[in-house]
Amino acid sequence: MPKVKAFDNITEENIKSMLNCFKANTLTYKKDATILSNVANTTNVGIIKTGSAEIVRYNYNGSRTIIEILEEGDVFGAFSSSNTEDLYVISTSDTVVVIFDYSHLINRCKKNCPYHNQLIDNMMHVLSAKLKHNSERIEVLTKKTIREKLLSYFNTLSLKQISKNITIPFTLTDLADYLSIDRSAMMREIKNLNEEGLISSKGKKIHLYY
Amino acid sequence: MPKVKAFDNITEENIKSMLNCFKANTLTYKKDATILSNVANTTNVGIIKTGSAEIVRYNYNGSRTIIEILEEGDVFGAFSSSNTEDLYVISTSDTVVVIFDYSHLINRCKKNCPYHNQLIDNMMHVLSAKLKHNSERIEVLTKKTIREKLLSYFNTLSLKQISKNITIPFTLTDLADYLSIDRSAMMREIKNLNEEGLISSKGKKIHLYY
DNA sequence: ATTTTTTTGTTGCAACTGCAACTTTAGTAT
DNA sequence: ATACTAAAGTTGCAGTTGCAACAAAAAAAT
Repeated sequence: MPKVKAFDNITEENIKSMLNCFKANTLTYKKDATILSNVANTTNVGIIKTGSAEIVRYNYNGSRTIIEILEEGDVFGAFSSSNTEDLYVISTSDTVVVIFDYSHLINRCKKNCPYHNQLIDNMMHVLSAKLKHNSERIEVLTKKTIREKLLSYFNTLSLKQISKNITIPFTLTDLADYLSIDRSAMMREIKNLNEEGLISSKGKKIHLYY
Repeated sequence: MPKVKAFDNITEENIKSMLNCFKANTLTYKKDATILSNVANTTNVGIIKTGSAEIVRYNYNGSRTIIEILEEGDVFGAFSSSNTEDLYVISTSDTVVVIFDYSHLINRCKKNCPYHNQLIDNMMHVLSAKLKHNSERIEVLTKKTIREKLLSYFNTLSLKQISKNITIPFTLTDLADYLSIDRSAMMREIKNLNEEGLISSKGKKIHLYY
């Protein structure tokens, strides 16, 4: 399945007309800005037009957990976040997002815009891709040990990057927050994996021998 | 958002005609049967018509992890599972499922059946609900300690059951598999929570004091 | 009603992990 | 080029967790 984005196969003109119909706002954020807070209670849907962001939880002890990573074309907000916890959407680069109320998406408008069908088809693809991604995430998170989490994550990356030589797509500090493990304990385990010859790594560059 | 199921607002007759068009099979399984294996590589989409099931991973050491719980109207397979690991869909009660290839869903058929639109709308809702559920799951799994996982899970249940008196919807053994923690360690922590007065529980019945 | 199987509840112990507190290296900014 | 800041890399230690091996209770099967 090729990666489908929310606005694929819809002309710029139709996108404009649709966003107008949706009363959507296009907003620009600098790196490290808060795009959305209190995600749990929002009825807003956001789409990343350009840039990237992450959904994070700030833990009471000052640490943070990366709940999800958002890239171009990804959807966030009412449509896909749980209602239980207070999460934030933070830009990780300069980012342009489109935000509108989710009701516009699920209630086909009276004018019955033809491109609305296309949007919903796209949205189904986007949500489906997101689900796959979340499933992968759950698979990794359900691994019991740090070692298993790392090997499982590396393996997923290896499949995506189609190589035994992989590059972690963010800092190792972020990786620990993403796998929800202590950074120093993670570094220790990476060291062990190197010493035992399962991988050979330097920083974010890792070669898998398994 | 009310819970929408795949076939909502489509007449029995149209469902039949659509399933015919999709070359779908309706299959019946007894409790504990394998509905689908090698989920990672399937192009099949399944919908639970009646009954329930779970997506599980059997770990090399003989233990298992519950990746996802499926109920009536839920969708599984190509549309929502990761491609990285070998998972199984196992019925947890007598279950009827409809299975067809995912291509039928994403390519609107030539006849342009009116109910196909409705199905896709429904599907978007189902996927969205699934995403929310997965997000909740990720939130719980990213908690670092058993205590936090339990309290977070209980809290989610409390919101769903709209009460401080909650009932775990499956066995405690399954709960441990679902939270991906050791059962005996979980029991120990439940005991601690009781002794410290945060909860008062007997088996699956739990009262929350927090 | 009795047997069999599953689930719940416990505990000791070894291994793993988180935390704290650093040093070193790499990357940015002035 | 230099100063500053963020990330990577280390280590000791205490607390948490997984594992193994049970006993007791509950549920299911005959």
